[in-house]
This record gives sequence, structure tokens and C-alpha cells, in this order.
Amino acid sequence: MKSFSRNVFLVVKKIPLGKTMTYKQVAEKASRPRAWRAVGNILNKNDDQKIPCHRVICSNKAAGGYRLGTKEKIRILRKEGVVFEK
DNA sequence: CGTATGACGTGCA
DNA sequence: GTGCACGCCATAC
Repeated sequence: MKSFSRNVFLVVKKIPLGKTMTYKQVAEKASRPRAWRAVGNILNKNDDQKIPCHRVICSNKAAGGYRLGTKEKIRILRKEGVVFEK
């Protein structure tokens, strides 16, 4: 891949441990501030092991979704040091 | 090439 | 605060 998806993966990989970023922010850094839709779609169809996609959440502070299950996503985030209190 | 889909976001009732 | 509808972009079929 050498398109928007590649950029998205790069941005997600840049997310520091213990931190989370919203789909919109990722899309914005990916040079496509209006493609947050595609961001989740790409990550979903490209569940790359090298990409901490579980650190990408919704803008409303909600975990959002996950290919393996939202609860699994939250579980991973907890292990990373990110706690979803709400 | 065109249609449908989806890990969303925002606005309005 | 909750629910519904519309809009948006890239990828898959």
C-alpha cells in the first residue's frame, strides 16, 4: 500500500504508548481530515499486527470498535496504561 | 467502473 | 442525556 491507508498506518504507529488518538485526529495527520470514515474501515480490513489500532478511539472518548471486539480493545488499552473510566 | 459497506462524527428533535 | 438521520472517504465486491 502506498496511499492514504499507508499514511494512516504510519500515524497510528507513531502513537506513543499509553496514549490514544481519535479517528479524526489520525485522519487529520494522514492529510485527509475528512477521511476518518476510511481510517476505521482500513484498519478493520487491515488488522496489521504492527499497528496499535487499539489506541485509536472515537472523538467522544468512547472506545469505538475493534475487529476482535470492543471489550478486547478496552482490555488492551488498560494493559497499556490507558484506563477508560467512562 | 459503479454500488454497497463500515472500527465514525455532527446536527437536530 | 438519548435517539435518529445525514454526510463523508477509502476499500471491497
